[in-house]
Amino acid sequence: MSATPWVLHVDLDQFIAAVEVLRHPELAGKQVIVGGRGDPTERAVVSTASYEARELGVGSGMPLRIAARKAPDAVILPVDREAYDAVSAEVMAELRAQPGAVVQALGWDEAFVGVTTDDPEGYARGIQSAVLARTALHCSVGIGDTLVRAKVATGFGKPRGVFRLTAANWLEVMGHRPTIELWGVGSKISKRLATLGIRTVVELAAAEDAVLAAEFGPRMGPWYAQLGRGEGSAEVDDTPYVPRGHSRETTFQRDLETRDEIEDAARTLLAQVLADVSADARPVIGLGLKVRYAPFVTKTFTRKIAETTNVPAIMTEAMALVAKIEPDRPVRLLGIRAEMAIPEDARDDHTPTRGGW
DNA sequence: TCTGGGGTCCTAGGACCC
DNA sequence: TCTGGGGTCCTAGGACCC
Repeated sequence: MSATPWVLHVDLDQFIAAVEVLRHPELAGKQVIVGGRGDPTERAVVSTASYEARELGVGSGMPLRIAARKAPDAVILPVDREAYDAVSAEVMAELRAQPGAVVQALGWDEAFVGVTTDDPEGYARGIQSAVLARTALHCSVGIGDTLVRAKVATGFGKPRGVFRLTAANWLEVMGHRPTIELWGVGSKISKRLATLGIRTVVELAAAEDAVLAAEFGPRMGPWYAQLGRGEGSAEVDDTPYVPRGHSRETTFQRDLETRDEIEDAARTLLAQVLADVSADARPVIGLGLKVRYAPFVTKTFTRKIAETTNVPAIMTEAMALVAKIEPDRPVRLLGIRAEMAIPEDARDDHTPTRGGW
């Protein structure tokens, strides 16, 4: 038996809720909801609900006030990013300490691990016990011969399990399932695929590139066919993450009505964004503004600017975007984004990605 | 009492140039 | 008169992920 390269995908089980239970052991087994500032009368959504709360129909993304109505006895906690950051760093450090591991973090609670071994299941079990010993958290591990297969495999391992998905069993396991179960296919794309008569993974796998390209464009079309086959990159990339930009957005508890209020809010957001940008020590090359007028109309404006680190200059450009906001229309959400110059050697090419890899 | 906040990349269409 | 063809850049918006 010779050693083979494998992609492992490690996913912490119920990460946010699990961290909160570690800090508050008395919450174990109770209905726990984490979201916003922990105040169900505010405009906010659920980040995570414990299994006990999920049984009452509470799920992530749900408005907090509706969640509180469904689970009136639940403990509602505020989101504590710093706490999750700290635990996440411990998890990632433990993964990097595994023998031969190449680690690519995908967020707080997920990572790809590349490793060459003749026993990927044994290696995966080793990861699980090492993470548990260091952080008292459980995780599931997907094993694959591509990134996509490893990522999808994890779902079959949850909770606390290991599952292997390769070219040998991909269609057997995934072929009959709806396309929305693929990583990178959401509700909109799955519906558009259905109008082409493509409803299952095996149908997508057999679809012609030309048909998909006509519907989704020259890059996304063929990429979806690849997804259907579970194919694509098998390379775990551990080069340091270089952010393309920083943004801040806020939903106001009371809609903003006046020009002054809106401009003040924009200046505050921009100052926060520029603090993040300056921490990266890179110039700004573009700005974006997102505005949601009550209740559901969202507009975006973007503006390319001459590369600069000059704060007053950036402020002037940002205010030119703010001027596009329609007057006399209540503003419920405001977001500001700064695009940063990317170092030449950090510029990657192609492989459409969806938030992370 | 309707909808967080932080990201990534792709596409279409218009402006502009030769 | 009537309106080519190719290319790049920019903006607005869409879709998805954690």
